[in-house]
Amino acid sequence: MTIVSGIVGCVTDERLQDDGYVAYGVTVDLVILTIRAEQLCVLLVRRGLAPFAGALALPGGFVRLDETLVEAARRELAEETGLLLPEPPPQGSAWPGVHLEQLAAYGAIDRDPRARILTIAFLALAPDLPEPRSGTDAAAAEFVPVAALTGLGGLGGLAFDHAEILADGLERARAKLEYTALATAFCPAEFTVAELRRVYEIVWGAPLDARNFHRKVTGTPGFLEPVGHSTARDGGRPAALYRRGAAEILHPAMRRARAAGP
Amino acid sequence: MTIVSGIVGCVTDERLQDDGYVAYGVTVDLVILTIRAEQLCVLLVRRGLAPFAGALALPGGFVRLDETLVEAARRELAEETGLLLPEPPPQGSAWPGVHLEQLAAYGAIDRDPRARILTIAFLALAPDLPEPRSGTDAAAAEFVPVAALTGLGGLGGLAFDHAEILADGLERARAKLEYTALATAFCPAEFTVAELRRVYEIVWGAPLDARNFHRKVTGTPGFLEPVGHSTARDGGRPAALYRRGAAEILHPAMRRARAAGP
DNA sequence: GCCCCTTATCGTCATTTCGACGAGATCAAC
DNA sequence: GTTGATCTCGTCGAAATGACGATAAGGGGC
Repeated sequence: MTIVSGIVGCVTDERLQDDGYVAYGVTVDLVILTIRAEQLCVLLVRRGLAPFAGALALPGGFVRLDETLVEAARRELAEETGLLLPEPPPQGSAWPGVHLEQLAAYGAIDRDPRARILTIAFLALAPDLPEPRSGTDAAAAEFVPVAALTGLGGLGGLAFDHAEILADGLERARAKLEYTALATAFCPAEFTVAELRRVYEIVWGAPLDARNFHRKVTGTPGFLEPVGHSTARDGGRPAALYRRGAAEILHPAMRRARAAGP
Repeated sequence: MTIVSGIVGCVTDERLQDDGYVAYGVTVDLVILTIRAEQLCVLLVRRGLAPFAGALALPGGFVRLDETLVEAARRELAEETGLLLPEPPPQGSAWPGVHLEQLAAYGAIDRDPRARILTIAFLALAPDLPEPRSGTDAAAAEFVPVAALTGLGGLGGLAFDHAEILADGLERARAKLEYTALATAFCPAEFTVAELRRVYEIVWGAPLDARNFHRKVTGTPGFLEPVGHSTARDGGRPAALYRRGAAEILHPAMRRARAAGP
């Protein structure tokens, strides 16, 4: 049992000893979702260092002593995607265009073979981003279609417990589309109703009726704000452009298709 | 900058130095809610040690190296309430009668004046429990009506950032009553529809129509399973007894009164 | 210009759910 | 038996949903 010499932890209060204080490493890991080429994609890095060298993993890194968890997540997001987010708003979850929220903490004993390391996972939703630039500790970062991972029967092949984290992040995103206006985080500043509907269809993996969807989103006050007009991006009749409204939650909720309907 | 001598952390991999590894203290804190005497109550301890000696705080403690986060939360729950929970089921969130789930991680830099300490908060919902026994590090533990705390304008007076954690836990509990069958966690094994309705009314702080509530819960398949009959616990016509059903989520959701309805 | 194809938007209609409430059922207490 | 409480079943209109028809408004080929 040795303490690594480069440790930076600062513990000056001897009373901590009495409480059973032990030291942990703490990281943040990010589930960064976006939609590219009609597919839900997650940003993954190929690890250059052991453990799991060569395997795909969620981007992340250690939390510094002078930053909070959200700040660490924001820094990692910037490092991996080049996205420079403005100062965090009071509630820490509503940047224009990009959504960032805490997902959960993961603390299985052997989740990292090196030491007892805890990770706080964050979920980020973003519109189509420029090609990610290689981060410092990541050999390469790329957006991978989620379908290409789940096809192998349960997200196998990811480093650490990142398969579980990714599964939780996907479920959180899918669930939140139901009762929040979060789907707009996948869209650019101005978008059409059809583009928003494609977001739902891609994330949920099920088709939605265009007429009922249009009625729902335009009929919910505060969800969408009309702007001007759009060129026919898809060849048909031009569609009205909207900007995301002030509403954060949807009442009543949008409903995805039930598994076994009565 | 000194390292506390009693540290137990085990870090043997020198590669960690290159990644910016720093050591944190990690605790779990519990928001344990129950209903006593028609009031929503939270278990609080009065701290005997500095910092915040004498102040009220959520029960919690450091996570040991040989236990996961959920196990630490389960141990603290047992220490503070005397509740001995059976082995955790696969999903870790459905003990008979008691509900335990992770709430969030809190990592503000100065949340603990002694050192950089991270806490993972858990939310526990339980039926009326026996008087809590004094834990090891807690001078005294007692159930405090939530209304008595919020009356002072925002949960003031709790140690650390426990006011924020408690507020998040309350909001989580209130929200989850809407779309899950979680309210039964506040009830004993067998209960009447009216007792379940009282749970909703107490947690949400608003009255519900008894007829519509009855139609809703008995009409949702899998929510309740009938048993036999009950004595009139409340003086009126005897009510049928139910046991919690297999359904975990409610579709459509129960709805609490909106703030400003259209 | 004109037909055809594509997509957007509006409307219709039966079904389900919700909120508000009436009314009978069944106990204890007096 | 009457009163008073609570449980439980029903009714009715408003709102939301799901399925789908119908029209509006562009582009492309000829």
